[in-house]
Amino acid sequence: MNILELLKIHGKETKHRKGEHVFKQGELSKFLYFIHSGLLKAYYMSADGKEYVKSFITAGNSICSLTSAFAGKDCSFSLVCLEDSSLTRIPFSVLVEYGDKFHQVSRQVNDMLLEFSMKKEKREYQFLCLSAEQRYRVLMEEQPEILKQVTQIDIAGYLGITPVALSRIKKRTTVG
Amino acid sequence: MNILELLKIHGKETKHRKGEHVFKQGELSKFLYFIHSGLLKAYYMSADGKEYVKSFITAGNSICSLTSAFAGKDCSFSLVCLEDSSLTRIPFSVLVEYGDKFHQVSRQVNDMLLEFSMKKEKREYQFLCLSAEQRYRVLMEEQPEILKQVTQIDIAGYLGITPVALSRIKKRTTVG
DNA sequence: CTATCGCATTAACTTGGGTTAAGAGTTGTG
DNA sequence: CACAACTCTTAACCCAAGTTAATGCGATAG
Repeated sequence: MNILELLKIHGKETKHRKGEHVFKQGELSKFLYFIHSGLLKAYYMSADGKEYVKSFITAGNSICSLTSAFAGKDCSFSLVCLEDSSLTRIPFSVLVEYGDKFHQVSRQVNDMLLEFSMKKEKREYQFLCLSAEQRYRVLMEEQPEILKQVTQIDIAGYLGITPVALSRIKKRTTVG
Repeated sequence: MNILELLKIHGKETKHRKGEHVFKQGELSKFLYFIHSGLLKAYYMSADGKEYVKSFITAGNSICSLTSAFAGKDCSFSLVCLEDSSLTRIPFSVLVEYGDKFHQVSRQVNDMLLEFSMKKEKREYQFLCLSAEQRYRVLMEEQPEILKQVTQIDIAGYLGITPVALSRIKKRTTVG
């Protein structure tokens, strides 16, 4: 038994149009989502209505709200489709349950968590050690496709700055 | 078999004086460290000699360099003792090996990774959505002991600002 | 075709943080 | 004790980014 087989048995495929939410901040969502196609945005919304982009999720990747799926609390962020998208979701509890019975499932969950942890650590590093301009350069090098698919509003939200500041950075970096 | 027992068999206890490094950026360190007593600092050093504090590690917690222990690369950060400290280290490979044989070990590793992931996600949130001043307030509320034990230089390094900026924030928040 | 809406750019002004440097405690050590 | 090393604060100045607002440019709807 492995995760691929679990997905066939317990997974449910869903399709979403551009603009649709998969889940919203404040709700519960005890699923792990695998993205087959499309593009999604995970984002926080502050009390005063400002949006902060946690991550973009592309085909081949997965996402879940750990605080909801694992810790049982409300989702701290929302997940919305920036393009028409196709996903398969599986209850987190199924992974836990089968993880107890089958080594390989447990091992695969472990690997996913390790990958996830390293990704988060990398982003932490970028916020801690790099300037907004440096973060933009890294994004340009590592995920140039994202820059083409997404508005500057969302890119700015991902970098932790305003669209105005991003426009200035672009001007600086292309001219300079 | 569980991690506590594994620590008794394969763990090695070490004591370190204030100022000593447990491992340094650029080295390999394929261990997971459990802190019994003391206080440690994980930090990045940039090419131009600037220090950025990744985290403070207190008694009862654990730390490892995922990129070194799991991915086999060099450590991207250093680990140094801010106080005399006592740790137990265990090779990451032992956890992997026994994780394959014993469910409970695998489950415990899973739980540790989940805790770690949620911690990182929280820090990501703070950098993305909060100002330096707000991050300082959160630190004051959630880990007031740290503020007493650590220099402002390190606090500032943890918040992603300079000691001068931290001093200004303190003035603003105590007067205002 | 035109009106509207959302996106990107630019300007003007404000603000928070970086940089440098000086001065006032503290701590530690010979 | 005296000196050195370090920490913290404060001031002065600079720059990056936030804010607000105006403009131009598609795309889409009517």
